[in-house]
Amino acid sequence: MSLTNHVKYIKFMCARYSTLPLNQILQGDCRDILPDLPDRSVDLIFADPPYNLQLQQDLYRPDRSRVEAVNDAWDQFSSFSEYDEFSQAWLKECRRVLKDDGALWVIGTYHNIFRIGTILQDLGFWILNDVIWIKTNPMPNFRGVRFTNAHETLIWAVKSRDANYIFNHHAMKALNDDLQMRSDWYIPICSGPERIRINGKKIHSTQKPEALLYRIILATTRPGDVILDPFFGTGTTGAVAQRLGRNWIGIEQELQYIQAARERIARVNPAPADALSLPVRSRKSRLPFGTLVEHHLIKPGQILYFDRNPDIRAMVLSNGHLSVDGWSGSIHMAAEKICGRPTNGWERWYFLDEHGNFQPVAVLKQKFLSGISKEDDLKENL
Amino acid sequence: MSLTNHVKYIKFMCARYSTLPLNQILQGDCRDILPDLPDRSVDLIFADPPYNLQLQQDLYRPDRSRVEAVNDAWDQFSSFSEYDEFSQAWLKECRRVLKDDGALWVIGTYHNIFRIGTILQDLGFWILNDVIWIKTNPMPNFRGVRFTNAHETLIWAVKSRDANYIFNHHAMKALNDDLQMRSDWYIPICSGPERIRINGKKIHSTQKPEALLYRIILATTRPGDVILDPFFGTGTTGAVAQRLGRNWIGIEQELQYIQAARERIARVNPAPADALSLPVRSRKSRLPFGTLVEHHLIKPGQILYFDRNPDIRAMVLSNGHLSVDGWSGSIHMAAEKICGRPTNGWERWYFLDEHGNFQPVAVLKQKFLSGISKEDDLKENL
DNA sequence: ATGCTACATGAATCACCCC
DNA sequence: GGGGGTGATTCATGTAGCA
Repeated sequence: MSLTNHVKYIKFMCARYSTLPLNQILQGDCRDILPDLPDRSVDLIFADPPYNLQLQQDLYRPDRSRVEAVNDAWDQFSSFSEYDEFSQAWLKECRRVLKDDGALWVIGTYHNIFRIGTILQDLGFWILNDVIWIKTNPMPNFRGVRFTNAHETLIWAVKSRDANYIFNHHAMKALNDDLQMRSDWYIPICSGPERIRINGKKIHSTQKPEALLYRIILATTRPGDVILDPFFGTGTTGAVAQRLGRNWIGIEQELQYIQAARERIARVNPAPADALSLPVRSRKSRLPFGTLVEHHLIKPGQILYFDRNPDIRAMVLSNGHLSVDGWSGSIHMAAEKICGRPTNGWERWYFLDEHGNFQPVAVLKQKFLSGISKEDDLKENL
Repeated sequence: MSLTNHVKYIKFMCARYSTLPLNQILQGDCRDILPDLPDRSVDLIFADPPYNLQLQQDLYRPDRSRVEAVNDAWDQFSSFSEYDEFSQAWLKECRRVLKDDGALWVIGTYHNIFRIGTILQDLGFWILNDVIWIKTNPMPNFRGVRFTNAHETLIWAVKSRDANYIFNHHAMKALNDDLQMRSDWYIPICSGPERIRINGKKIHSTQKPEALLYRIILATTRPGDVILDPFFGTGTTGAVAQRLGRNWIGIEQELQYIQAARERIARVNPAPADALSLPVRSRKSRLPFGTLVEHHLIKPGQILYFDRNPDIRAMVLSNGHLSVDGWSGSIHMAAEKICGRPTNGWERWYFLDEHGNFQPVAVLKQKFLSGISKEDDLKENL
């Protein structure tokens, strides 16, 4: 299919059927291509826009070799206001294309990230974190006139303050040896076999490491989600999305990058599904306290003690409420009434077991839930 | 001298003789006080302005204790544009007061730093570095809904691109074990005896650590220079300046902070300071197992064998946990589950290499750590 | 003195479903 | 759309108390 026909096909599919050109690279300036994508259609956007580096002259190392600079045509802007206009244009379209609960990541350096952050806030985006990619092996400052610029900044934002965004907290915690993941990420720059080269010469001046995208995608998407990258380059986003069982859409101007990206992604094998479906803590395992009463795990009239304190008592009513000094309500409300703020009643109310030991009522919930799963097992085995 | 007379004296000295009120705290809003200082008169400005945090509700730790919020009157702004106006006002005056070869540091978080950076650039400042203060002991994200906000951002800027600014490269290199100082700084938050308290209660909600100012002042001033802090607070800038033999000028509104700062600075001996006496931590070298998964050294879905036993298997999940018979957890927990006591998972779990031989996963860790320190990476890549 | 445990706390934009 | 009910969630460090 010719390029022109390809573009026509994409536009046709999107406009007519509101379907998305999944797992494809669309050629062109993202300011021209984004308008063809439907409203509220993608789950995540990762953007690595031009940094507006404003390098003035060649830079030489102490051994007098020349540093290959980022002076591609796509990184030339004549002024801040021109850069701002450009940024507003693509960010506005990203906002339209993003689902209301979707999220946006943008990466940059001090040359451009302050302008990006300000524009994001002015467009109504709500910043969740700024994350620092700390390079374990940055290029030193050869002339010794500044601090080694050893990091880049990522902004993670959603469309509004009340967006119900995805954050796979437990996956992040697991990835970090069971400690909460922080806003400082230690990742080497892209080099070695991962760096795409032709005849030993790197074809993209700012190729991002796959490890960076791995963490972003694992943290803020689910398998099957659609990830859009409006500055696709050599397709790091697509390669990692493919590996993690996510769908992707890339937008890129340069044919050379597109070809390299297509070859690269074609070589990626997705991970097996059972390695991707992570044990997500279910939010829907809610069990009303009254169910325990119905199933005789706790009896109407039984006495519960707050925080193992034998003097703070409540009586279980037949409807599953607790009665405290004439007042009655749920285990949570009763606990809140005593400690003065919202709290989890399952962990605050204790009963005396057959040995005379205090046990939180949560153990009864556990007992009940495991009993149910045994029943299910029984049914399945029949 | 009464307060009014004191202000009159300052204005008189500045206006008439162009002398500076050195080593003094001027009381008032810096937007009112700065205009009294002469043009091009100070060498360095350090500013820790309000962050515009916009906290909405109380926050509780999992142990149900309440987090003391930053809800001081000085951090209340009704909108971004009001915050921008405020920032433009004081930054514009700072630009006027700063010598042409002087420098400016501003600290902030994602709530405000993008706006500050944009305004700086729009006023003509030239950014030299953004520096990341990485907190070794930040407050966690108690609800597990974002990444731990473990850093703050500093911007180091000069008045124009051709300013002949101070950077004590060799002092910085010496301070960093003879390695070039990078843009990521590892410094604990201000606590313990350094934190100023009255009756055990901190008097300023956002007191900065002296180690941070120590590095800034050592890097970008000379002895005898004049350092201005328009948001002086409890005087960290003054205390460190005094210790390092620099002159300082503080501007602060709150009388309580001023009094604490005066007492604090009076206790400082301007002795030759010992850099190593400051609690500056080096970067951690801990490597989570998940990092190897992120870097594709081990793949989701891959099978590991316990103690080379082909019958005791685990599958690597995409989050870096191991899955064993439906259970999942870290390599260490998985190993403990099997052998019954705490153990080092790195040495107990084996994979099959390309020759079909068992190799402990520790060899991958070694491979990763040696790979990122390769010299050619340093030289070849931006 | 030393070691151990318990407790306090820090610039934090900190939930979500269902009626 | 608002309000009430249910329940998920933390790390490093300094200090106090006690054996």
